[in-house]
Amino acid sequence: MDRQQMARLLCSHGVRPTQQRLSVYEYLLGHPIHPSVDTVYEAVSVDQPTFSRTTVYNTLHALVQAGLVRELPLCSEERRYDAGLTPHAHFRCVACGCIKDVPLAQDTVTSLLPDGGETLAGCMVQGQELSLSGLCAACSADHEV
Amino acid sequence: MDRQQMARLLCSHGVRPTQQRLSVYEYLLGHPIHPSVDTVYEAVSVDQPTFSRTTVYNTLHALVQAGLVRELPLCSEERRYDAGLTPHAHFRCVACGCIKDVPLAQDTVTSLLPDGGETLAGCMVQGQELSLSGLCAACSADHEV
DNA sequence: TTCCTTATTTGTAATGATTACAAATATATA
DNA sequence: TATATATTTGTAATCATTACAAATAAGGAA
Repeated sequence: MDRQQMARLLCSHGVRPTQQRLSVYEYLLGHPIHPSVDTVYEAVSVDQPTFSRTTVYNTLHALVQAGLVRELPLCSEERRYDAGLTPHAHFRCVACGCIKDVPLAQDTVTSLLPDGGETLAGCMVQGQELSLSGLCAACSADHEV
Repeated sequence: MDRQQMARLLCSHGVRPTQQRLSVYEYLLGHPIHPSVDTVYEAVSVDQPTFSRTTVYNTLHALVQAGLVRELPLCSEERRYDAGLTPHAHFRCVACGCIKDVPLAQDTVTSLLPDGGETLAGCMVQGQELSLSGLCAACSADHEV
C-alpha cells in the first residue's frame, strides 16, 4: 500500500492524513512486529528528528480509535500495537518477551460465544483478543539444556 | 475455604502462608471483581493499617508465580487480578471499565489451536486468555438514549 | 523456650510509561 | 491570501510499578 492509498484509508476512517500519522501507520504496516510506542518513536525519528513522542502517542490513539490499529492486551510493561486486522491470536514468550502471530480462522473466537458473540448478557461485543503465553521455540530449547 | 485450607493450598504451591499473603488471597477469593493492586491494598489496609503496598505487589507476584492467581491482560492502565481458575473469558466495557466473567466450556480455547494448543510452531503454550471488549448492558442502554 | 538463620514486610526513593498542557506549527476552507 | 481549526511539539506532571535497605516475622535447631 503506497502513501496515497494510506491517506485515503485514513480519510475514510475520519483521520486526517498528516505526514506524521502516515509515517506511523506506514511503519506499523511495514513492520508487523507489534512494536511499542518507543520502538515506533525511534524508527520514525530517524528520518524526522523533530518527531515528538507525544505525537506517536496521539497518532496511535487516533488510529486505534478509528479501528485501523489494535492495541494488544498482552499486559506487559508497555503497550504494543498492531496494524494487522486479519483475525489472529498472539503468543507471548514469558522468557524473552517476543510476540508471535497465531493465525485463526475467521469467526473461530466468536463461535465460542452465545449468539455468535453478538450479545452477551446484554453486552455489545465489539472487540476480541485471544492471548497465549508460554515459552517460544528458542526459549524452550534453552530450558532443556 | 477457611484460612487454614488456604494456608495448606499456599504451602502445596510453595508459597509460605504469611498473614499478609493469606489476607490478599482471601480478599481475591471473596471478591471476584478482578481488583487492581490498589483495590486490594485499600481493602486489606482497613483491618491492618500497616499493610504495605509493596507487600501487595510482592504477594500478587508470588501468587501468580505459583499459579494460584491470574494476571488479566486487559491492557488498561492498571493490572487486574483474578483468583478464579475455572476457564472463563473476560469482557471489559470500554465505557465504564467494568469487567465481567464470560463462562467458557473447558478446552474451548485450546481446541482452536493446532495440536490442541500443546505446541505452536515449537512454542510451549502455558497460559491463555480470551478478552472481549465493547459496551456492557448498562452503557449500551445509555448510548441508545 | 530461646537462639539463629532466612524469608518477608515495610516505607521511601527511583524508574519508566503515559498524560496534561500551552505555545508553535500545519492544514483546510473561505 | 486570510482565517479558523486541528495537529504537533516539548516540557512538566502523573501514576503504576520496581528497587532497595532496614525492620520484622517465621521456622528450625539446640
